[in-house]
Amino acid sequence: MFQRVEKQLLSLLKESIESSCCGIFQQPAFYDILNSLTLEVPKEKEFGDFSCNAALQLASLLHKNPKSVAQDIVSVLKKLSLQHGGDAFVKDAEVKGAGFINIFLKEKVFFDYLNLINDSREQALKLGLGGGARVLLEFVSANPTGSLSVAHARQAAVGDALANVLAAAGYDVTREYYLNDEGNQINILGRSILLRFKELSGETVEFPEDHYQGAYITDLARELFDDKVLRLKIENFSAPEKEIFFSEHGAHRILDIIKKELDDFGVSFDVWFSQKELGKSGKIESTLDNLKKKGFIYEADGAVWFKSTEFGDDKDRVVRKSDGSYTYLAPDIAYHEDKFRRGFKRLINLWGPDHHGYIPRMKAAVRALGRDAQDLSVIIVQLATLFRKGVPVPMSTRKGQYVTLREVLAEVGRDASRFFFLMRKTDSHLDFDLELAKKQTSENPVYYVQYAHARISSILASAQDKKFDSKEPDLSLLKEPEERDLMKAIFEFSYCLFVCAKQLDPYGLTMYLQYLSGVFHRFYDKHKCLSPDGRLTQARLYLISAVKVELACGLRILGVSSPERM
RNA sequence: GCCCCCGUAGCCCAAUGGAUAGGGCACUAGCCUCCGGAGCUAGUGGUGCAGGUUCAAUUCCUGCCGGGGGCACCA
Repeated sequence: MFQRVEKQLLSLLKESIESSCCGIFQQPAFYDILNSLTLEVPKEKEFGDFSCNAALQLASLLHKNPKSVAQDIVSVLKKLSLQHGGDAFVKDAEVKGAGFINIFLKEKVFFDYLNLINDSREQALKLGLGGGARVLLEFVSANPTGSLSVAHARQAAVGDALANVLAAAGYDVTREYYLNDEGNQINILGRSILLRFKELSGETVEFPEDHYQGAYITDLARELFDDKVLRLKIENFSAPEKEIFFSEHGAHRILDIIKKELDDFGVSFDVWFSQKELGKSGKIESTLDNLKKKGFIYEADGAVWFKSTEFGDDKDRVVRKSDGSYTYLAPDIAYHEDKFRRGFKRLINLWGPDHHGYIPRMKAAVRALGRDAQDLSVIIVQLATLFRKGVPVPMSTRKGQYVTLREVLAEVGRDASRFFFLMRKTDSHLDFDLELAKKQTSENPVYYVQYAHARISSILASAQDKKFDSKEPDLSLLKEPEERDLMKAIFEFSYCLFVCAKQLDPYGLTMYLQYLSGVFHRFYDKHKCLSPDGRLTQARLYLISAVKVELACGLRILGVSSPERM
């Protein structure tokens, strides 16, 4: 709906510009401006529902001042929209400021939108942006060597919300977790558990510093130790068999823990992609062979290198170490080739900030595979710093002590934590105030938004008690400024969703929902929904139920509940 | 040393290159015979520094200053 209105307005504007700017059709710059024509939604409502800065750009080409250019365009635009009659959206257009063209929409546009939402609910809010294109969103992908940290928590919150945003924008999204279930870290995990197991058996062991120190390692060892049948079986294993057993068992058990943590957080995945399986499939070798044939692989200093400098990386990267084992890069290239082979045209990866240096070589790999660098988008999810009463919570990873997703969840709950992790741009640092997140007051944004939803639910419920007539509402009764503000805020939902999908960042929704809630609360304060005037009541209930649909939809996308009562 | 993020009011943050730089907290003064006061209204107060691009810079480019994070034949 929003898109349709915007599109029609743009073509109307183009037509107006073309017929009012004769004399410069030959200039390529003219077409550059015409083709990059955009509408913006002004911050100030006195500047209209949409505004356009074309006159400012065209002025120097025309050698005229921007205001008169804008005036010419506006007069044509008014004439054209008169010809279109009832089909036109434009109520009025005027020139303001340096030469902005401000367009005011007919109320009918808003009424149509209200009808649409009340008829088809969340369906009305979907966009056709993606056209059903298949997108693979890979996120979290933490090694199964311990509980998820706060950093993973933010990645999970962002990834899940982004997947929802893209789905609502019309993409076919697959959520995937890349599981590093073999390699050095897993071996260390296995040895860590084995050593604790030996300790329980009464052996004195030296526990290396680079091994996993957390108490959960001892817990896992104790689980095995306490199972007498299993203990006996383990004790009969050879040394290599023990190593393999403890690694596999540890990774398995910790993956269960991670899955449970994600489930409690409300985040689910469609695919758990195993690195071990990838290794077994022979795809790493075939991918490297493939790149070798293309001339992007060479040997030097006993190692095998990927010529990533060919694609703009700082230096070439090792894919196979001199000891014969692969670096992380080798399976990763194969993994991304596999993603493409599975039919995904667009790959999106959410990585932690420690991986940002890794982007150029991964992009290089994508290009070496014969794809476009744009086919892979990497989003760096910056760290969240937890604060308690204004003091940062220490997040040392030494001795395996770090703040976990589970702890945050236990302290502030799912709704507040999901919302808070999304309140800043994904690639910006985030200060997460635990005390604020726990507060059940208007200071806490998530309560502010949920309260609006609960309040509307309450009004609608008491309206049902009073049995208002259910005739088609007469929306033309909605004439108060607060009502128009609210209709416009409702109208902007799709615009917000569009921007989030385009920027691959769901954080804008947290902003928008606070804005929509604010406009609603102001309307509520000024006007009674349930008035003696039954027709007016009907129209206002219609209005706020549209707000309710959008709040619920927006919160659902963010992974936050929308309670009927609080 | 190199790379990423950030410098906006006492504090936390907004602002697809646009108009008078918005909101929240705190502070001050108001609003409950009334649909949920977990709400609303009003007031005080601001772009780190120096250049550049532009009709227009908080936004883009260069340099500097300050804060946070990261650099591997680890994953």
